[in-house]
Amino acid sequence: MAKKNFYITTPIYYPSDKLHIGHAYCTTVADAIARYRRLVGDNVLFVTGSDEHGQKIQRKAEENGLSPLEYVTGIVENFKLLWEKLGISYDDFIRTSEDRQHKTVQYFFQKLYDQGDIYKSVYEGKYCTPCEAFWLERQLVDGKCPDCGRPVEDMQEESYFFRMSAYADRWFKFIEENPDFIQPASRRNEMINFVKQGLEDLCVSRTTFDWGIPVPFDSKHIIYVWFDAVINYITAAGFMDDREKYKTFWPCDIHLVGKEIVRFHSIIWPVMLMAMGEPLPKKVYGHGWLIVEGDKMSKSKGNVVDPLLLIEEFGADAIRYFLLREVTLGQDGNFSRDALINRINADLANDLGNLLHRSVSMIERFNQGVIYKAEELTQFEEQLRELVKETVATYEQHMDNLEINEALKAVWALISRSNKYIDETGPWALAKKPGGKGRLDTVLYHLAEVIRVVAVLTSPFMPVTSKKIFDQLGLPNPEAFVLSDAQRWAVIPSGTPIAKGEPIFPRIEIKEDTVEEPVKPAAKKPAEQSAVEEVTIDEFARIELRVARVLAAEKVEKADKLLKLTVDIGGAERTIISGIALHYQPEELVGRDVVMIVNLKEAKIRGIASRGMILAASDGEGRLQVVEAPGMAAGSKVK
RNA sequence: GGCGGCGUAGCUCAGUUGGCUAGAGCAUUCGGUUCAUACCCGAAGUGUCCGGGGUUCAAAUCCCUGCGCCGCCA
Repeated sequence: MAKKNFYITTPIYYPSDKLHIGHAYCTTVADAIARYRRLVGDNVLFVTGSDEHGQKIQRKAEENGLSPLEYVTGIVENFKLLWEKLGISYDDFIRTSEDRQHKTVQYFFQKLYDQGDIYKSVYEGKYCTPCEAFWLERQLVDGKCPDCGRPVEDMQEESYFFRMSAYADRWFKFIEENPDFIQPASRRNEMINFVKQGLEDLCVSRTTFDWGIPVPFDSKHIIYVWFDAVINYITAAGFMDDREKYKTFWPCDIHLVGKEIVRFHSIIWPVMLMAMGEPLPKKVYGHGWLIVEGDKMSKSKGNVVDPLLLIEEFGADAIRYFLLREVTLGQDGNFSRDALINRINADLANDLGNLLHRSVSMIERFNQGVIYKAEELTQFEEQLRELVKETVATYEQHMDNLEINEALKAVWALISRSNKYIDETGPWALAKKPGGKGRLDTVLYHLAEVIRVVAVLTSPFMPVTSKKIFDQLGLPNPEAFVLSDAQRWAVIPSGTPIAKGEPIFPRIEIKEDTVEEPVKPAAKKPAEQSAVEEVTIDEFARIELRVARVLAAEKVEKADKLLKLTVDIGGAERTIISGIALHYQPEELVGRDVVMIVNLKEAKIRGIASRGMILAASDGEGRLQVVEAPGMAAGSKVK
């Protein structure tokens, strides 16, 4: 049978900042799907990348004294590092700054211009000079810039426009003929609703910055973000430079995207392709967001979770498992440290890890470390084998429907059944029983086989773990895991020596309250801020926060981290000790208006009475910044 | 404001076209087991299915309404 070709993409991420757990989630899902398709035997192209152009990047690069490309390259290296640590098996990493992308975008632009789908006109809007940003009337807040709140002025800019309006009917027709194009269905309905209000032409060029792809025939115009970004998907498929590859992989099977960009992928991008006469992707899947401790993740809330730290602490496979098992694709999912540890302990350590460990232990102890094939069957073996068959079938069905967490559920039901099987058959009793050898071998063989099947099935989700399992079972690691191995039974040759190892997932012991560090109140890593108890507004009100002006600051002798501050809290002076000396020189604090807890119980630090504590934000990676309220009168209440 | 969705056990959620005694996992309690990572197996639960009306022999499920939360509206 000819191999099926399968092309899946993640969004290309914007390298203005570090990637957070949400990006890791999306890419992990894509990776799991890509690995599953390879497991099934498909010929897979899995592409991720970076969306490097735009004004924001240009400005950040300038701030750092770098060229945009230099600036962005450093960040992209970090992207790749994260993907490596997370075990992402991408086939291609496309950067929009690459030549192949420039060529493709300009080709698109030129062709659409030549056929009249792109035209030059005037973009009218409100312009915020400090932000260098255009806004539409309806985006303004009280008539002012929604970003900075400053006044805006009328502005006109010559721009190129893409004639989207001409394609609404064709888009509807396409959606009707391809009801599964946008998933989940709720997103589809939103998009239909959106287009029903009519499609406007889209502004696709800007003249306010130059870090980007120029309009081929009008170089003072830069092709604007979405237009130049989405084209990456077709560039990476070889549209310009490898027609053979293009024919193989385009149209794309799945664009996996966050729900916030479904519109660009399910309306603008298909319409662009229609205009170009190219085939449309088969599916746009909008996944949900990760909610952190009940809150949307955002920089301003300071609850951004760094996936690299998590990987270091728990291992990539555990993180991958959590994301894939806990979250239903298409819905928002909850991320919390407690839930993560709970999953690791319950599912990975207790169920799977312990199943493997107790099985190889018994093979070692009762059978001198050798797996023997035997067939003294009872109803228990029959039931177990029956469930194996069912599990592989349900697994396939769920994976084909992108119900990854359901597929995992099915595998874990099998793991559970296997633990029960041990109880039912009692190998330790068989080992003592005269004449029990045949039964014992049978049971241990069935255990080894089930675990082998489990390792194959979980390989798209936990590739490193699958290999570890094979190692411990004494099986050679295959070049690539294949699903047909899970569909076959009795693969392990009789006489296979196992190689028992350490438990593959150690239990995570939850530490009781970490020791208080009065000097470094804000030094907890964001990832450790889980399990925070809720407080009422009244409880919060007991903490009196005030603006304090720093009058004097000096280092505390024989202490690297401590500063002694004298502050004015509105008519009264206080002396406090603060553990911020590594981050601030004493003199740069003087005159600042900081936020302070004034009713903190007095503490003696290095012999000095400290009455109060100033607030500081820290990210667990060594950065720290005191919380300020510049210009507020000393003593102002903060709440 | 317009359109759409959601509200089920302490927690996270499943409940297909109305037909159960309303379920699963985790957490909790109790019992068993000793191969195993205080693990595994078994048992026990607990529910105004958001509130109030209505349709029906029958409503978590359909209709109306109130409350709360969420999404989309370039």
